[in-house]
Amino acid sequence: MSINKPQAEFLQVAALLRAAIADGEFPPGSQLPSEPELANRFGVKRATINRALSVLRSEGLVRPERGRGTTVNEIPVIRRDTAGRQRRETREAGQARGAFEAELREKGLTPKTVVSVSEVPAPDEVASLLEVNAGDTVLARGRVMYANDTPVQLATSYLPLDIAAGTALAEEDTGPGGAYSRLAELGHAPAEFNEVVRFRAPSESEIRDLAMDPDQRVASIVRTARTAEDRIVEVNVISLPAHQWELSFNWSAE
Amino acid sequence: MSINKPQAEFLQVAALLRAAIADGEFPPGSQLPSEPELANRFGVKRATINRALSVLRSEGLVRPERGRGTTVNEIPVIRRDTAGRQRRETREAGQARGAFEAELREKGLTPKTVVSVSEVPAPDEVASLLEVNAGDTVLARGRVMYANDTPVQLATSYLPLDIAAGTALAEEDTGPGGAYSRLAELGHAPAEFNEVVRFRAPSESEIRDLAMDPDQRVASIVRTARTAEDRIVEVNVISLPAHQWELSFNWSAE
DNA sequence: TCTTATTTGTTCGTATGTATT
DNA sequence: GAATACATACGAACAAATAAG
Repeated sequence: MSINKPQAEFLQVAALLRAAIADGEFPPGSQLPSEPELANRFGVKRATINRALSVLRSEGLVRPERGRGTTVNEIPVIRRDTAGRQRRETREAGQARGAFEAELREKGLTPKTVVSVSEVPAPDEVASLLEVNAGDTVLARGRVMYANDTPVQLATSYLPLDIAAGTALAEEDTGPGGAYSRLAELGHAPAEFNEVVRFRAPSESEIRDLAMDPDQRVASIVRTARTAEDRIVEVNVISLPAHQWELSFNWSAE
Repeated sequence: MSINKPQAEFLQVAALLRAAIADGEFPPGSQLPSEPELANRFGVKRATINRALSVLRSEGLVRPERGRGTTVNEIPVIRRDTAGRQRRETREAGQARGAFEAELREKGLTPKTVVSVSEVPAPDEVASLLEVNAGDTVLARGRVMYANDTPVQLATSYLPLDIAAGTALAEEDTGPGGAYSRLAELGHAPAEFNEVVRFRAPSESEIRDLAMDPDQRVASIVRTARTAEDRIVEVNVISLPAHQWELSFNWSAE
């Protein structure tokens, strides 16, 4: 386990620690030795250990906390099935928000969702997709989703007021089948969906609400639901800590 | 432009530089001032500038090079349309590998693809998907794709030898419509596709072949093509520098 | 070709701050 | 309050790659 020169020491230490965690020397939930101890073990300065740990932290592998020590993370990777979740039978089988909860229970995690509904000025990108003026008021259905009390997903669904105001869509509980079933009843059934996934640094609010580190990354998904008449009736902006999700897509050759 | 306490200095400097680049003070392709100059401008030590630049580098925004200085990157975000690219009309309209080249030309970039075909032992994950024994020989069709001579994508398509050996699939040029048209002619037409996307640190070979930095991230895509008889006849492993791509997916409510 | 200056990458040693125990 | 642990910053030094002469 000696330190060679060709690669930077902090990268070699990061690799050794990553291997030690994978080998089970430091199982999920356990504490790593303190930085001074690790510095002694690898024969480097504490600053180098600190930098190596920041590499593992950015990968979501460990969670260092001031005064407490460094813990090996436990949350496994959660799979998100993209195209399956909007099918009517899927929505109705699992009650509302069934897709997310099923994904978590599949991994042995306990899901929790907190919903908040409000009217807000439309963000620029949302306004142009919904074809309203920038800053016009729209309905925002925000959700924060947790796995074992760890926040793992933020989602905000934006709907135009001329469709949603005064309907069940403005209630916290949209009822059986969820928002898409209500849209259908109102004569705006979504027919086509699109999702665009981008990968970027977390915003201030994402760092706070998802308990993320600035050098971790979020997968940002913008989903649009379009009617047969080609009107976008919903824009859903979703943020996921990228290291704890995998995204699955299915389609047929037609 | 003053430095407050609540956030770390290197994060504040990173934010200021990010804003300066967005404002056009440092346009794409231009050089940033040297680290000592920036240290003077912001009133911090060079080590702090170096760390701030490493933040921007991990986001793919700048490219510091020893001895040369720090350049603002030019490659824009490339969109990848997931479900559209396997449709027969799409494949045949653009010749083989049309999807990738169309994506790049749309952004004003010049595409280039280098293909290599060989027989290799199947990696574990590939072997289990193709239902061959671990280490069994399979056909590997590797591709490295470039935009303006910058590598932007690695892809390796694995095919079982009992299907592909001695056919056009083992040639560098698979002919009109590409590999999926050949599979169809051989009686193994793909009917269903699945892609799983994960975000992770780059491997050593990805750092080398994609000219990536260790603290950047790759989007790793594993695509499987399945026949109507439910046999997986191709596994395609794709690596993208995550910061320069966006993934788009379309589907209908059916 | 060789030398020198410039520029970024990394490490060391030290010090201080902040949160937790 | 004291001890422990991680976060950050400073100042210095050297290495490695490049550019200029």
